[in-house]
Amino acid sequence: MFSKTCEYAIRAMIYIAQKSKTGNRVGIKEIAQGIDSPEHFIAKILQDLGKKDLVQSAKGPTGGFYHDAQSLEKSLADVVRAIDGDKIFTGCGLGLKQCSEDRPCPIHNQFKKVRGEIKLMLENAKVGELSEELEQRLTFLKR
Amino acid sequence: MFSKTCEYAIRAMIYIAQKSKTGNRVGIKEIAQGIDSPEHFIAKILQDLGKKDLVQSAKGPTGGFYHDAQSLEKSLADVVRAIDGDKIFTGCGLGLKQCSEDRPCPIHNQFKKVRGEIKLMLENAKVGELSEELEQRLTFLKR
DNA sequence: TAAATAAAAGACAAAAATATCTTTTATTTA
DNA sequence: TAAATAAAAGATATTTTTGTCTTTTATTTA
Ligand code: FES
Ligand code: FES
Repeated sequence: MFSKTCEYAIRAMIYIAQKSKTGNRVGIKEIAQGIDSPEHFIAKILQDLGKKDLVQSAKGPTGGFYHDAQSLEKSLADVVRAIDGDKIFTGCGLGLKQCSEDRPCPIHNQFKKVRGEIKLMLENAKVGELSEELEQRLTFLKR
Repeated sequence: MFSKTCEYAIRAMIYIAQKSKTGNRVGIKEIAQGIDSPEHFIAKILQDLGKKDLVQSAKGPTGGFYHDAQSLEKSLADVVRAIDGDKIFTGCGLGLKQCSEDRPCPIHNQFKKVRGEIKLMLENAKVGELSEELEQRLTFLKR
């Protein structure tokens, strides 16, 4: 569904959200450990998300990653779009160069429907909210 | 959503179905042309599908690929499972090693739902049926 | 101001996915 | 039976994704 990069990105975003609710910044090592991802890999991803202003960071001692109010309001759709682009939201399920009503592929109608539901699901899932269920240990970011 | 390999596989299956309804076998070149895929790549894929008995083939002049009655009854779910495995049907949306009710990821419930709909969509889509809409030029396999 | 800390940046490596090219095998037909 | 045809098989190449390692830059604190 999503690229590995995107999966790590989402998990990291929610992890950081949980930690930064209590005003804490969180280092790359702890994040990697907390979401079970390669350390340097998630570091790159967070750099990228940082440039796109989906996460905040500070260098030096006491530094680390955190979320401001705006970032906490971001949806998973925002994260997915930033990493994987919008192929999943608008692309053809059978890989035709363009999804189109005029020249639909054999599963266009059905696919369009689930594609829309995925979009809705991701748009309604806010990073900040998801981190609350995490805090309550109702959900988890690694197995 | 699906790998390129899987997209080509599905498109080829439907293309072959259409052609083999009229008793024709169809060569790899025509298939590649008809679904806009690399010739040698789709050849490999079809070899694979052949071994798994999702498509039939014959060598030599008048040879080519075709579908028997059983293959026409195959669903896209069968094709996807043969190529991409069942990750899409049972895997965790955020890439946790296992999807589980006991230790769900933050989008488990919502994801589970759409995952189920994808499964249903693919199980209800039979290769033979899809090829009929193709025949009527209501749907297309390339842009 | 020097040392320690932590992210940013850049270079490199491995693995997987995608794509191409060549040779072999089976089958048909002239 | 020889030539032609078409898939099967095998080898190789390219690109993308994923992962690792090293150096640099910014910041804090002693
Ligand atoms: S054309 Fe394939 S999903 Fe719309
Ligand atoms: S645990 Fe992630 S989808 Fe079920």
